[in-house]
Amino acid sequence: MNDDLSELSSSVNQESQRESKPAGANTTATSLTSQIYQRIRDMIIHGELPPGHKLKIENLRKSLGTGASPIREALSLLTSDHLVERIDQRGFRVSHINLESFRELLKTRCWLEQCAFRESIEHGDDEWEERIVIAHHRLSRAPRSIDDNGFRINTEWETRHKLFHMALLSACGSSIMLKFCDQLYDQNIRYRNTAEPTAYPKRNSSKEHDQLLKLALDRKADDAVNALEKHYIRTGDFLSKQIE
Amino acid sequence: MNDDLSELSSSVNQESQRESKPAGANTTATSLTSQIYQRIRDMIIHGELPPGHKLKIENLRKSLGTGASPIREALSLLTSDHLVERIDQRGFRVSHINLESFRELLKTRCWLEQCAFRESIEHGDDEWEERIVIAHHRLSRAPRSIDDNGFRINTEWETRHKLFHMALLSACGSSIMLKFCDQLYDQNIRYRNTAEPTAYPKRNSSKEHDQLLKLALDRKADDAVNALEKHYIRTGDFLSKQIE
DNA sequence: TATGTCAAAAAAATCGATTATTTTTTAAAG
DNA sequence: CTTTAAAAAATAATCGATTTTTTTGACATA
Repeated sequence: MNDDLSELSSSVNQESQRESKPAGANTTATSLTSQIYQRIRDMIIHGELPPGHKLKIENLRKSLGTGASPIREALSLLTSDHLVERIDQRGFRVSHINLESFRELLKTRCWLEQCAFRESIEHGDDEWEERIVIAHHRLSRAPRSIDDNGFRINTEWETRHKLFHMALLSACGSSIMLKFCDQLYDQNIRYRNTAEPTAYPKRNSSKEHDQLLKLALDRKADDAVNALEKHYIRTGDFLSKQIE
Repeated sequence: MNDDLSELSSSVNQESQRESKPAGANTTATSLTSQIYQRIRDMIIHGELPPGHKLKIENLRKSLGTGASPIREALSLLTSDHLVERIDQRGFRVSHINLESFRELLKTRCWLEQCAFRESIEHGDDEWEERIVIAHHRLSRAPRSIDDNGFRINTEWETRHKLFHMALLSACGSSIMLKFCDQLYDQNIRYRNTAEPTAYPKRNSSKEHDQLLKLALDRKADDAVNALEKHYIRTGDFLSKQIE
């Protein structure tokens, strides 16, 4: 019963002390709240805190070694990302997931990203082209799994994959839109990590990435947008099966 | 210097006591945090708290008669709606506005609402048709101004106007999308209320609403979506001039 | 005038304890 | 047995005070 973050050894406090040591470097002074926010966020996205998990203030307080206020604040902040649900008078829990809302998420992502991608292709300048080229290159250099036998996702690949996709959209001309896409991307990752983190499609997604880059550079908006949709539908179908 | 919510007479605490009196009715038990959230939210949207205004915990504490925790929590929650900005170690303030981000907002709204409207028109069922008919009717019955001479916006009209627009989108099949549109709508209202709350276009927007309804019912997706865009661009141009 | 330093004041962040609400348990009644 | 009621335990929400960090302003230096 006394689980929660019990798996974590180090308290946030210790970390903050460690961070404030190297006086010279401009260590971005972060509040306790922000550290906790980041920490819980990662754990939810990586599936360490499963959907529906009750986030009890008292447990968190103990495992993180802090007072209640920064925890409540961090959880309130996490609400924005739809990673945490808050119900008046009965606290916080990790957002639930289900097949239907996954489908909805996928659909919405397609709509928004198609729109943003098209805008980017139509308005993107030289800088944008260079951004997507370099993002693609970096992605291509990271192995997808850190384990050659079984599948164990490489965090670095995850990061670069997201950066590549966001780069494709980055010239859409609306930071609001980008923020939405970013949010939806992270929610999607959570589904992926929650479902079945070991089994993974052998499908060669890098081919698809190559194609996306090419179509974007050639300014073939319609084709590019279609390719993007297919890219998502395919991974989506795979995940749908996993979820239920 | 000691401004903030000083204009408000009643403390939130008193209100909560009043609410908990009528034992029988299922008075939705709201936490202090939620009440404060709602209150500050309204004040920001209605332009009573101007963009950029510093939200000092101590001042809010005094004017609302509560402790610091629920206030910080409410402000953290408001962050989700992009109505409040939070900077580590230096507190909260009402989000800034400027012409550029207004344009961005308008553009993004058009994208999302056009998409959602089209989906609604293509997939909406009988229930949806009835929803938009009734929402339109209600809107048509509310006067836009409560003052016949000068212009003073009628809150009821505001509410119904939003309900009508959201109803048009309500069959799009994605609650995420609806949430985004809702958020963007409120942000837009804030611009409207901030800019120049008295002067207002004599343009007869009710004609445009009639047309939107008709096109939606006739399932003329392309025309409807175009009409919606024009509807927004027009009000947008007007506001742009006001803002700067 | 511009720039830098330091101490005082203000404000933000956090803590530990208290209060209110919900959930669980226990026990009595049907 | 199941349902209901009251008591106990657990948890959420809130408060008031303390600690940290940032901001301000007076004074000194170039």
